[in-house]
Amino acid sequence: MKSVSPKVSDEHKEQRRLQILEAAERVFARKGYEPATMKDIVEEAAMSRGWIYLYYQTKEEIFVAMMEKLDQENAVRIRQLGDQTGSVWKLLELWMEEGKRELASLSETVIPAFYEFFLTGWRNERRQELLRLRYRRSIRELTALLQSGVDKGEFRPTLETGQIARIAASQIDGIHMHVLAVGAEESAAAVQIDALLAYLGTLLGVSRPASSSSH
Amino acid sequence: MKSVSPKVSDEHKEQRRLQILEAAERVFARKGYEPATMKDIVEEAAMSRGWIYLYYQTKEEIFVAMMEKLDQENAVRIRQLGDQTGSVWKLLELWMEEGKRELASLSETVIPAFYEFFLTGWRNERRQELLRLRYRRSIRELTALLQSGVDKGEFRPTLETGQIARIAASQIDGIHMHVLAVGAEESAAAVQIDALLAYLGTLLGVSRPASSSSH
DNA sequence: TTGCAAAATGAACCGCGTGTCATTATTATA
DNA sequence: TATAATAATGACACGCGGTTCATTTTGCAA
Repeated sequence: MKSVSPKVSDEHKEQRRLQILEAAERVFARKGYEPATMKDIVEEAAMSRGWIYLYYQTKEEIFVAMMEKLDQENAVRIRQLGDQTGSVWKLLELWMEEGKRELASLSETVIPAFYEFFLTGWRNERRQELLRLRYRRSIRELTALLQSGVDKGEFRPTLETGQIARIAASQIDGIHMHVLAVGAEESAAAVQIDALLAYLGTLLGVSRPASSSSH
Repeated sequence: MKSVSPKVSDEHKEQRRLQILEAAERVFARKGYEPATMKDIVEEAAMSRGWIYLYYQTKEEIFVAMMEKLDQENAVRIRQLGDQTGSVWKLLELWMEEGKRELASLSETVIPAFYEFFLTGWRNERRQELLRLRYRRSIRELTALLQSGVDKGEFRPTLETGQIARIAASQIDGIHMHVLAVGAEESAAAVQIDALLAYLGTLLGVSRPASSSSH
């Protein structure tokens, strides 16, 4: 007794999930994590109240799924950026430039919701585990990138590459926080990123003078 | 027709407020901002449900009052620290050392609640104003401190002191965030603070070699 | 001791978000 | 066209935190 009627069940199911995650991204970007409700997401996705529970049980589940999706997309983008240049230092310059460009619209992305999600949830067992995983992955990837520069002879670091990665990561998160707090202008975020790049140049001991980032 | 009965109204009123704020500090340190409820605070303060509204209307009001109280206490402590030494650089060293010592217990203080309060509330008009005021004040004070070192001839900065203050502030907030995320060990927070001190030494162009912070 | 106003209480109400479930709509097959 | 399984709906009940307010308790003065 196979189904007597259903025409869609396989690809459509995935389609639905995508629909939910895309709606969720818009909602979380607009309202942040805590203030967003299942109702908001349901309405944004043009679904009905109960239907969404067939796919995701809680807001948290949706958020985590959305994060994974965005992480994958991000990984692709980073790899493309890496393909544009053979020099690790040049890649860092490009990355920082991109970071500066994104500052202005930071508050309209899901990034604030990310910070909110973890900062309000670090007492929660599940989230702490997730947070630790994400931290380790990002530090591992950044360390690997820096180390590849060392191996290629581009850098002569004065500090372990893992430490340098940690410093860069915390500085960037701090700058982001201050941008959210008072805006990119008042926090002088662009200047801070330029300073960070110069600082990284020192810590890494870049062999050749950094190409000026004028463009 | 003066009161026919009240024996306490003036100092006791202030006493009550203190009682509430101290209870609130314990609650916010234990649970963070959002998860804490008026009920928690009322119970911690050994008051009854409705009574607290005679003093504070909302949780937010209590939190802000508590912040102001802690800020005042903090200002006193910083001034004391400044009195211990005539050198601005030495003061920075002491401050960083103190910061390192506080890392271990960071998650048991109200500091996480501070971050939470602002990170979840930066879309709110009132909080944004408060946040901007606090940001400006802290940057102003730190800039003034650094500038006093310049004026005394201790420093020959390569960057505006205001910029250096902003960099230090965002780096410290970033380190704090990562400590809350994965702990002081995994984020190598102590090493990061040492590196920040050295970085500040470079940016400020300290005239004499920094005294090693061994003690 | 009595009266009265202020202090203090906590039951009850309100608004809101969540999650369920009885009901309705859709669609492919017989 | 009939029918049955599945897709989809949205009204409703529940829990929770915030807030109010009628009531009780307290303590001083008359």
